[in-house]
Amino acid sequence: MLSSACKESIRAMIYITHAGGERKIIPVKEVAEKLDTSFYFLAKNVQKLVKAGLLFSYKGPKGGVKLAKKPEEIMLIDIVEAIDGLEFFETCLLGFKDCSDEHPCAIHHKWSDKRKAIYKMFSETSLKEIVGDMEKLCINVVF
Amino acid sequence: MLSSACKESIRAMIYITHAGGERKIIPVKEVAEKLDTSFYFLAKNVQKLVKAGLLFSYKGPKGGVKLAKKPEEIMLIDIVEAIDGLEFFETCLLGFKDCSDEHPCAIHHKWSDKRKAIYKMFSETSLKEIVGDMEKLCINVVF
DNA sequence: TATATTTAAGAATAAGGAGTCTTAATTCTT
DNA sequence: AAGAATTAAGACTCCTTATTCTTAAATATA
Repeated sequence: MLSSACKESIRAMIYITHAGGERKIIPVKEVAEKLDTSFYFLAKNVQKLVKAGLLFSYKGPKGGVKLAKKPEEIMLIDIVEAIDGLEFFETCLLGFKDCSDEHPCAIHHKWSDKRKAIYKMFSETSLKEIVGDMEKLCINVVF
Repeated sequence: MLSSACKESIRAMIYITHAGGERKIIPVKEVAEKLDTSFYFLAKNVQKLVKAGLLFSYKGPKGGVKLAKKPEEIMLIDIVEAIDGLEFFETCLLGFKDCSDEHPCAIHHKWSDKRKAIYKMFSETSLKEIVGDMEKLCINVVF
Protein backbone atom coordinates (compact mmCIF):
# COMPACT_ATOMS: atom_id res chain seq x y z
CA MET A 1 0.00 0.00 0.00
CA LEU A 2 2.89 2.42 0.61
CA SER A 3 5.45 2.71 -2.17
CA SER A 4 9.07 1.90 -1.39
CA ALA A 5 9.82 5.61 -1.83
CA CYS A 6 7.23 6.41 0.82
CA LYS A 7 8.43 3.83 3.30
CA GLU A 8 11.98 5.03 2.90
CA SER A 9 10.91 8.65 3.28
CA ILE A 10 9.19 7.86 6.56
CA ARG A 11 12.29 6.07 7.83
CA ALA A 12 14.36 9.06 6.73
CA MET A 13 12.10 11.46 8.60
CA ILE A 14 12.37 9.26 11.66
CA TYR A 15 16.15 9.40 11.45
CA ILE A 16 16.20 13.16 10.90
CA THR A 17 13.93 13.68 13.88
CA HIS A 18 16.06 11.42 16.03
CA ALA A 19 19.41 12.85 14.96
CA GLY A 20 18.63 16.50 14.38
CA GLY A 21 15.03 17.38 15.06
CA GLU A 22 14.01 20.95 14.45
CA ARG A 23 17.42 22.38 15.28
CA LYS A 24 20.35 20.55 13.83
CA ILE A 25 20.99 20.32 10.10
CA ILE A 26 21.67 16.81 8.83
CA PRO A 27 23.23 16.16 5.40
CA VAL A 28 21.15 13.88 3.19
CA LYS A 29 24.31 11.90 2.57
CA GLU A 30 24.43 11.01 6.27
CA VAL A 31 20.80 9.91 6.23
CA ALA A 32 21.40 7.69 3.21
CA GLU A 33 24.39 6.07 4.88
CA LYS A 34 22.52 5.42 8.11
CA LEU A 35 19.54 3.96 6.27
CA ASP A 36 21.92 1.96 4.07
CA THR A 37 20.24 3.16 0.91
CA SER A 38 20.94 5.05 -2.32
CA PHE A 39 21.82 8.71 -1.83
CA TYR A 40 20.39 9.52 -5.26
CA PHE A 41 17.04 7.92 -4.60
CA LEU A 42 16.70 9.39 -1.14
CA ALA A 43 17.72 12.87 -2.29
CA LYS A 44 14.97 12.84 -4.87
CA ASN A 45 12.34 12.00 -2.30
CA VAL A 46 13.73 14.51 0.17
CA GLN A 47 13.13 17.18 -2.47
CA LYS A 48 9.43 16.34 -2.35
CA LEU A 49 9.40 16.59 1.42
CA VAL A 50 11.01 20.03 1.14
CA LYS A 51 8.43 21.17 -1.40
CA ALA A 52 5.67 19.84 0.84
CA GLY A 53 6.94 22.04 3.65
CA LEU A 54 8.00 19.23 5.95
CA LEU A 55 11.73 19.91 5.72
CA PHE A 56 13.92 22.97 5.32
CA SER A 57 17.02 22.50 3.19
CA TYR A 58 20.33 24.33 3.17
CA LYS A 59 22.91 24.23 0.40
CA GLY A 60 26.65 24.43 0.69
CA PRO A 61 29.12 23.10 3.21
CA LYS A 62 27.40 22.37 6.54
CA GLY A 63 24.24 22.16 4.48
CA GLY A 64 21.55 19.50 4.69
CA VAL A 65 18.00 19.31 5.97
CA LYS A 66 16.10 19.76 9.20
CA LEU A 67 12.46 19.50 10.23
CA ALA A 68 10.34 22.47 9.14
CA LYS A 69 7.92 21.93 12.04
CA LYS A 70 7.96 20.51 15.53
CA PRO A 71 8.10 16.70 15.56
CA GLU A 72 4.70 16.62 17.24
CA GLU A 73 3.22 18.58 14.35
CA ILE A 74 4.42 16.28 11.57
CA MET A 75 2.05 13.37 11.11
CA LEU A 76 2.68 10.24 9.07
CA ILE A 77 -0.17 11.20 6.78
CA ASP A 78 1.74 14.34 5.79
CA ILE A 79 4.63 12.24 4.54
CA VAL A 80 2.32 9.79 2.77
CA GLU A 81 0.53 12.65 1.06
CA ALA A 82 3.79 14.28 -0.03
CA ILE A 83 5.23 11.12 -1.56
CA ASP A 84 2.39 8.81 -2.63
CA GLY A 85 -0.61 11.11 -2.52
CA LEU A 86 -3.95 10.23 -0.94
CA GLU A 87 -5.49 8.32 -3.83
CA PHE A 88 -5.55 5.15 -1.76
CA PHE A 89 -8.01 6.76 0.63
CA GLU A 90 -10.26 8.03 -2.12
CA THR A 91 -10.86 5.18 -4.57
CA CYS A 92 -13.10 2.10 -4.57
CA LEU A 93 -11.37 -1.01 -3.28
CA LEU A 94 -12.77 -3.08 -6.13
CA GLY A 95 -12.24 -0.43 -8.78
CA PHE A 96 -15.90 0.19 -9.55
CA LYS A 97 -15.82 3.47 -11.40
CA ASP A 98 -18.93 5.06 -9.96
CA CYS A 99 -18.70 3.73 -6.43
CA SER A 100 -19.42 6.36 -3.80
CA ASP A 101 -21.19 6.82 -0.48
CA GLU A 102 -24.41 7.50 -2.38
CA HIS A 103 -23.94 4.64 -4.84
CA PRO A 104 -21.86 2.10 -2.93
CA CYS A 105 -20.52 -1.24 -4.11
CA ALA A 106 -21.24 -4.29 -1.99
CA ILE A 107 -18.24 -3.87 0.27
CA HIS A 108 -18.01 -0.09 0.22
CA HIS A 109 -19.21 0.38 3.77
CA LYS A 110 -17.13 -2.43 5.24
CA TRP A 111 -14.04 -1.13 3.50
CA SER A 112 -14.82 2.43 4.42
CA ASP A 113 -14.46 1.53 8.07
CA LYS A 114 -11.07 -0.07 7.57
CA ARG A 115 -9.81 2.74 5.43
CA LYS A 116 -10.92 5.38 7.91
CA ALA A 117 -9.17 3.52 10.69
CA ILE A 118 -5.95 3.51 8.67
CA TYR A 119 -6.32 7.18 7.82
CA LYS A 120 -6.92 7.94 11.48
CA MET A 121 -3.80 6.05 12.47
CA PHE A 122 -1.66 7.94 9.96
CA SER A 123 -3.26 11.24 10.94
CA GLU A 124 -2.80 10.81 14.64
CA THR A 125 0.70 9.38 14.70
CA SER A 126 3.39 12.05 14.88
CA LEU A 127 7.09 11.77 14.35
CA LYS A 128 7.53 12.74 17.97
CA GLU A 129 5.48 9.78 19.14
CA ILE A 130 7.27 7.30 16.89
CA VAL A 131 10.77 8.49 17.72
CA GLY A 132 9.88 8.77 21.40
CA ASP A 133 8.64 5.18 21.43
CA MET A 134 11.69 3.91 19.62
CA GLU A 135 14.09 5.71 21.92
CA LYS A 136 12.15 4.67 25.00
CA LEU A 137 12.08 1.04 23.94
CA CYS A 138 15.75 1.20 23.03
CA ILE A 139 14.86 0.35 19.45
CA ASN A 140 17.47 1.46 16.99
CA VAL A 141 15.74 3.93 14.70
CA VAL A 142 17.48 2.59 11.63
CA PHE A 143 17.20 -1.16 12.07
CA MET B 1 -3.22 -1.84 -2.08
CA LEU B 2 -4.84 -4.18 -4.62
CA SER B 3 -3.35 -4.16 -8.11
CA SER B 4 -5.57 -3.25 -11.03
CA ALA B 5 -5.36 -6.88 -12.13
CA CYS B 6 -6.68 -7.97 -8.75
CA LYS B 7 -9.53 -5.49 -8.68
CA GLU B 8 -10.56 -6.49 -12.16
CA SER B 9 -10.34 -10.17 -11.27
CA ILE B 10 -12.67 -9.66 -8.33
CA ARG B 11 -15.14 -7.81 -10.51
CA ALA B 12 -14.89 -10.61 -13.06
CA MET B 13 -15.58 -13.23 -10.41
CA ILE B 14 -18.57 -11.22 -9.27
CA TYR B 15 -19.90 -11.15 -12.81
CA ILE B 16 -19.27 -14.86 -13.34
CA THR B 17 -21.05 -15.67 -10.10
CA HIS B 18 -23.97 -13.45 -11.02
CA ALA B 19 -24.30 -14.63 -14.61
CA GLY B 20 -23.34 -18.29 -14.38
CA GLY B 21 -22.47 -19.37 -10.88
CA GLU B 22 -21.38 -22.96 -10.45
CA ARG B 23 -23.47 -24.24 -13.35
CA LYS B 24 -23.37 -22.18 -16.49
CA ILE B 25 -20.22 -21.70 -18.55
CA ILE B 26 -19.47 -18.08 -19.44
CA PRO B 27 -16.99 -17.14 -22.19
CA VAL B 28 -14.21 -14.84 -21.03
CA LYS B 29 -15.00 -12.67 -24.00
CA GLU B 30 -18.46 -12.01 -22.58
CA VAL B 31 -17.00 -11.11 -19.20
CA ALA B 32 -14.57 -8.67 -20.80
CA GLU B 33 -17.35 -7.00 -22.75
CA LYS B 34 -19.57 -6.65 -19.69
CA LEU B 35 -16.73 -5.23 -17.62
CA ASP B 36 -15.75 -3.00 -20.53
CA THR B 37 -12.13 -4.07 -20.33
CA SER B 38 -9.40 -5.71 -22.40
CA PHE B 39 -10.07 -9.33 -23.28
CA TYR B 40 -6.34 -10.03 -23.40
CA PHE B 41 -5.65 -8.67 -19.95
CA LEU B 42 -8.63 -10.34 -18.37
CA ALA B 43 -7.88 -13.69 -20.03
CA LYS B 44 -4.41 -13.69 -18.55
CA ASN B 45 -5.70 -13.09 -15.05
CA VAL B 46 -8.43 -15.68 -15.51
CA GLN B 47 -5.69 -18.21 -16.20
CA LYS B 48 -4.33 -17.55 -12.72
CA LEU B 49 -7.75 -18.05 -11.20
CA VAL B 50 -8.03 -21.37 -13.02
CA LYS B 51 -4.60 -22.46 -11.76
CA ALA B 52 -5.58 -21.42 -8.26
CA GLY B 53 -8.58 -23.72 -8.44
CA LEU B 54 -11.22 -21.02 -8.27
CA LEU B 55 -12.48 -21.50 -11.83
CA PHE B 56 -12.90 -24.42 -14.21
CA SER B 57 -12.21 -23.66 -17.85
CA TYR B 58 -13.47 -25.31 -21.04
CA LYS B 59 -11.98 -24.90 -24.49
CA GLY B 60 -13.73 -24.86 -27.79
CA PRO B 61 -17.12 -23.60 -28.95
CA LYS B 62 -19.50 -23.15 -26.01
CA GLY B 63 -16.35 -23.00 -23.90
CA GLY B 64 -15.53 -20.51 -21.19
CA VAL B 65 -15.27 -20.60 -17.41
CA LYS B 66 -17.45 -21.34 -14.41
CA LEU B 67 -16.91 -21.33 -10.66
CA ALA B 68 -14.97 -24.31 -9.37
CA LYS B 69 -16.64 -24.07 -5.94
CA LYS B 70 -19.88 -22.87 -4.46
CA PRO B 71 -20.12 -19.07 -4.32
CA GLU B 72 -20.27 -19.25 -0.53
CA GLU B 73 -16.95 -21.11 -0.50
CA ILE B 74 -14.99 -18.57 -2.54
CA MET B 75 -13.70 -15.76 -0.37
CA LEU B 76 -12.21 -12.49 -1.55
CA ILE B 77 -8.93 -13.45 0.07
CA ASP B 78 -8.69 -16.43 -2.30
CA ILE B 79 -8.80 -14.12 -5.29
CA VAL B 80 -6.34 -11.68 -3.74
CA GLU B 81 -3.94 -14.52 -2.99
CA ALA B 82 -4.22 -15.92 -6.51
CA ILE B 83 -3.52 -12.61 -8.23
CA ASP B 84 -1.47 -10.37 -5.92
CA GLY B 85 -0.26 -12.80 -3.30
CA LEU B 86 -0.36 -12.16 0.45
CA GLU B 87 2.85 -10.16 0.79
CA PHE B 88 0.88 -7.12 1.86
CA PHE B 89 -0.22 -8.95 4.99
CA GLU B 90 3.26 -10.13 5.84
CA THR B 91 5.63 -7.14 5.56
CA CYS B 92 6.44 -4.16 7.76
CA LEU B 93 4.42 -1.07 6.90
CA LEU B 94 7.50 1.14 7.13
CA GLY B 95 9.83 -1.30 5.44
CA PHE B 96 12.06 -2.01 8.43
CA LYS B 97 13.88 -5.14 7.41
CA ASP B 98 13.90 -6.94 10.73
CA CYS B 99 10.52 -5.85 12.01
CA SER B 100 8.50 -8.67 13.59
CA ASP B 101 6.23 -9.41 16.53
CA GLU B 102 9.33 -10.08 18.65
CA HIS B 103 11.24 -7.05 17.37
CA PRO B 104 8.54 -4.57 16.42
CA CYS B 105 8.92 -1.11 14.93
CA ALA B 106 7.14 1.75 16.64
CA ILE B 107 3.88 1.30 14.77
CA HIS B 108 3.99 -2.46 14.33
CA HIS B 109 1.26 -3.22 16.83
CA LYS B 110 -1.05 -0.44 15.70
CA TRP B 111 -0.68 -1.51 12.11
CA SER B 112 -1.04 -5.14 12.98
CA ASP B 113 -4.57 -4.46 14.21
CA LYS B 114 -5.58 -2.71 11.00
CA ARG B 115 -4.03 -5.34 8.82
CA LYS B 116 -5.72 -8.15 10.68
CA ALA B 117 -9.06 -6.40 10.33
CA ILE B 118 -8.55 -6.13 6.58
CA TYR B 119 -7.48 -9.76 6.34
CA LYS B 120 -10.55 -10.77 8.34
CA MET B 121 -12.80 -8.81 6.01
CA PHE B 122 -11.33 -10.45 2.93
CA SER B 123 -11.44 -13.87 4.57
CA GLU B 124 -15.04 -13.65 5.67
CA THR B 125 -16.56 -12.06 2.59
CA SER B 126 -17.75 -14.61 0.04
CA LEU B 127 -18.77 -14.12 -3.54
CA LYS B 128 -22.23 -15.29 -2.53
CA GLU B 129 -22.55 -12.52 0.01
CA ILE B 130 -21.34 -9.83 -2.38
CA VAL B 131 -23.47 -10.87 -5.30
CA GLY B 132 -26.45 -11.42 -3.03
CA ASP B 133 -26.10 -7.91 -1.63
CA MET B 134 -25.74 -6.38 -5.07
CA GLU B 135 -28.75 -8.21 -6.44
CA LYS B 136 -30.81 -7.46 -3.34
CA LEU B 137 -29.93 -3.78 -3.46
CA CYS B 138 -30.61 -3.70 -7.19
CA ILE B 139 -27.01 -2.68 -7.78
CA ASN B 140 -25.78 -3.51 -11.23
CA VAL B 141 -22.88 -5.92 -10.74
CA VAL B 142 -20.86 -4.30 -13.50
CA PHE B 143 -21.28 -0.60 -12.81
C1' DT C 1 -13.26 -34.80 -40.96
C1' DA C 2 -13.15 -29.86 -41.48
C1' DT C 3 -14.13 -25.63 -39.51
C1' DA C 4 -15.01 -22.38 -36.19
C1' DT C 5 -14.61 -21.21 -31.42
C1' DT C 6 -12.50 -20.83 -27.25
C1' DT C 7 -8.84 -21.19 -23.68
C1' DA C 8 -3.48 -21.85 -22.80
C1' DA C 9 0.94 -20.32 -23.04
C1' DG C 10 4.36 -17.49 -23.85
C1' DA C 11 6.48 -13.77 -26.66
C1' DA C 12 6.49 -8.94 -27.61
C1' DT C 13 5.58 -4.19 -26.51
C1' DA C 14 4.24 -0.18 -23.67
C1' DA C 15 4.09 2.38 -19.52
C1' DG C 16 5.39 3.69 -15.05
C1' DG C 17 8.12 3.67 -11.24
C1' DA C 18 12.66 2.88 -9.28
C1' DG C 19 17.10 4.15 -9.22
C1' DT C 20 21.36 6.68 -11.20
C1' DC C 21 23.87 10.34 -13.07
C1' DT C 22 25.07 15.02 -14.66
C1' DT C 23 24.99 19.78 -14.37
C1' DA C 24 23.61 24.02 -12.11
C1' DA C 25 22.97 26.87 -8.14
C1' DT C 26 24.12 28.08 -3.61
C1' DT C 27 27.01 28.95 0.29
C1' DC C 28 30.66 28.03 3.66
C1' DT C 29 35.61 28.31 4.42
C1' DT C 30 40.02 29.74 3.46
C1' DA D 1 38.13 35.45 -4.93
C1' DA D 2 38.65 30.46 -5.23
C1' DG D 3 37.55 26.01 -4.01
C1' DA D 4 34.87 22.59 -1.77
C1' DA D 5 30.48 20.90 -0.16
C1' DT D 6 25.82 20.38 -0.56
C1' DT D 7 21.04 20.61 -2.42
C1' DA D 8 18.02 21.36 -6.93
C1' DA D 9 16.55 19.98 -11.21
C1' DG D 10 16.09 17.36 -14.85
C1' DA D 11 17.75 13.80 -18.04
C1' DC D 12 18.73 9.13 -18.39
C1' DT D 13 18.70 4.05 -17.68
C1' DC D 14 16.81 -0.03 -15.78
C1' DC D 15 13.37 -3.04 -14.10
C1' DT D 16 8.91 -4.52 -13.10
C1' DT D 17 4.22 -4.63 -14.18
C1' DA D 18 0.61 -3.81 -17.38
C1' DT D 19 -1.08 -4.73 -21.77
C1' DT D 20 -1.29 -6.69 -26.34
C1' DC D 21 -0.52 -10.08 -29.67
C1' DT D 22 0.58 -14.59 -31.74
C1' DT D 23 0.50 -19.34 -31.99
C1' DA D 24 -0.89 -23.80 -30.15
C1' DA D 25 -4.16 -26.96 -28.21
C1' DA D 26 -8.68 -28.51 -27.39
C1' DT D 27 -13.47 -29.32 -28.59
C1' DA D 28 -18.25 -28.63 -30.30
C1' DT D 29 -20.79 -28.79 -34.45
C1' DA D 30 -21.90 -29.43 -39.05
